[in-house]
Amino acid sequence: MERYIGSQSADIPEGSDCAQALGQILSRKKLKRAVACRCGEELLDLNQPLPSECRELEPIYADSPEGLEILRHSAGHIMAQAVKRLFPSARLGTGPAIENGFYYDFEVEQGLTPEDLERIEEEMRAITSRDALFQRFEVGLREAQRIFRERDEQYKLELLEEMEEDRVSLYSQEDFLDLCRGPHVPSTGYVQAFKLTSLAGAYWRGDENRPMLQRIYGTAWAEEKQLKDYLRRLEEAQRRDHRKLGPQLGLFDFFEEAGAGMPIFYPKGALLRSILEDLEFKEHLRRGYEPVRGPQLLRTDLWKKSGHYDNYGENMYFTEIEGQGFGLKPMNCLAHILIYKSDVRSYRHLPLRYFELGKVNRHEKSGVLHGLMRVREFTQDDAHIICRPDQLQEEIVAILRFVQDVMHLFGFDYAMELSTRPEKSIGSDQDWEDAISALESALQAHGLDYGINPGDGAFYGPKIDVKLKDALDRFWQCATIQCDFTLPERFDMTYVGQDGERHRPVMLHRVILGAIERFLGVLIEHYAGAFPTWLAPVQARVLTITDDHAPFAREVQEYLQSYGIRAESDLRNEKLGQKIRQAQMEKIPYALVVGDQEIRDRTVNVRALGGDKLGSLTLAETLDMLSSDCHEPFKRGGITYSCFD
RNA sequence: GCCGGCGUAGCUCAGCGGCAGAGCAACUGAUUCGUAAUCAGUAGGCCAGGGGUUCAAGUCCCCUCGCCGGCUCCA
Repeated sequence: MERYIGSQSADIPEGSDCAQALGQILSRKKLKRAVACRCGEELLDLNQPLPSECRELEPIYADSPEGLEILRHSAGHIMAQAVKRLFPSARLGTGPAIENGFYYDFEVEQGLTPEDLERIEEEMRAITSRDALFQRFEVGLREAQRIFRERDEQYKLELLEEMEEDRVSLYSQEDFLDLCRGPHVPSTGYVQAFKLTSLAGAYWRGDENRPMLQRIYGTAWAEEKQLKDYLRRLEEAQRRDHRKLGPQLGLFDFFEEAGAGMPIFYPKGALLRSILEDLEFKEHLRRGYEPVRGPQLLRTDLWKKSGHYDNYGENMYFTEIEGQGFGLKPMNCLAHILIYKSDVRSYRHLPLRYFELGKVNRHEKSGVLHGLMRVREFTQDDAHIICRPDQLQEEIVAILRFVQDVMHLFGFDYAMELSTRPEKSIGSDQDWEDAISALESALQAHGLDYGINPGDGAFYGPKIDVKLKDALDRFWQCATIQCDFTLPERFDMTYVGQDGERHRPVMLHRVILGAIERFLGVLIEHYAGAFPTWLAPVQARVLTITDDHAPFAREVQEYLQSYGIRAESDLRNEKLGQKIRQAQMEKIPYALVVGDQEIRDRTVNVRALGGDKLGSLTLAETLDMLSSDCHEPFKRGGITYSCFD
């Protein structure tokens, strides 16, 4: 029968399996790299008979995204087999492929220890070296239930109970059997480049009310080299870890005495934040925002009125002052609403854009704290835009543009997500619909791609989240734009329209960097601590060769400082090599070396971070170079900040 | 919050029932040196905190705090 493999036709007899079919066209070598094949939408095992209706098929290679997923899924099965061998009473949970690897969840009576991972990995190597076949069976649902009941696999039984198909597929290799949709690689020998990476607890089906199983994570790749590359990438990520670099570079640290999730900023870290905050302040003024300030503590009654008490109360800190309840703000909106309501507003006044670098406190569960990325006290570059419904879209578009300008400044790529109504929420269905469509049409007007995150909105309205991608392709949520029809309602916010009647405004909650703390953490990892010159807490350090050069070094330092450059001097009685090394380790953008020759010529010898030697420059030239370096990122447009203002 | 692991000098780590150690950093002195570590000396510890077992506890057990990897939740 004639069928197509890619663009080539071949006569493939009825009853051939996929491998035989592909073998008609592919070289031996290529066939060996295939792990499965695709027929239409369906992915099939290589040793599965080719369905007679299948006219076109194509091979799936191990190094393709789909091929890797299959390989990793198979690695998960091999791991499960190894665990069952070593711990026969272990029960199976689920074990899918994930980004870069796989995991499998188990219920193991005696518990697993990190040492067990080595034994399991060893057992896996034994399994892969036997190169046993992955075999597919289809059985009736009843039969499947009987099989897993016999094996006392209660979690598999639970999965089966929810299935609606009458037949399900099972896969086995050697004595191991699993409920599985497939496909799998032909045999266990296909899985060679793998490594078990970690051990963790995970709730059965992600539900914190269900039992906690033990999850083993692993990584698997088509080739050893890719595995090595991946492990190197992990090391690189570790090298950039802001929790390590922060204290090392004197930016911030956490103290057990001060409490979990409460960062303390050292002078250089506070300086770095101040630069970001200064940029934000100026940029917001330029875009028509007005600065405002609210208190940290507001009366509990107000939080009840806003709905925060009922919907967000478990994340809030409450206290009592002279018999009156107060809540520490987890968001900045309430004061902004009071400011709006302090006067009669007309349609001519809108939009009003209130901006505040607002410090908020949220009670995060202890287990989720993570360096600066997840803390209990943080500062938002927050704003509330109160506008007429007809202004909504334009305002959202302006915010998206603002986000875009800022992301370009730092060189971040980003992805957008639209989050819809969560279970715990306030407001009418109509309001939610209107809000969602406003956000959606703004995204579309801006020509942006976006994903949908169902049920992930704020309790008062839907939102657009901006997830930025750092230098290691990891995503972080920073900016968010939330559309809110319900708080204006609750607080009876109004404006007088052209018609003299009172109307209801819409409120947008939005942040650009999000939390300054988190953004700083992302920046540290993005730049690996080597900040661009405009952000670097110390931009240049003057290094002397002997004590005789100290007076000139001081002169250079003072000259640069007088023009706003953050310069310092290393006048210690140390060898130049030592001073260079230290300046490099502290990731100072420029080392300015002064010796006899430079004093004679009134120059400095410039060495950039990383080792590039820029030769001798006069003081004026040095200033020029530093200044243009500082301004470089702003040439991309959008943001007009100058660090020398 | 839950599961598992960890906490020894400022940092990186050794010690795993029997006298608390090393390297780097710090300090003092010598050295005055040209692009990633000059040499010598000195000091530094309630072994996270509390309780227990033991003749004896960084070491074994329990509780608390904090950190790490996940889960659940989020900027």
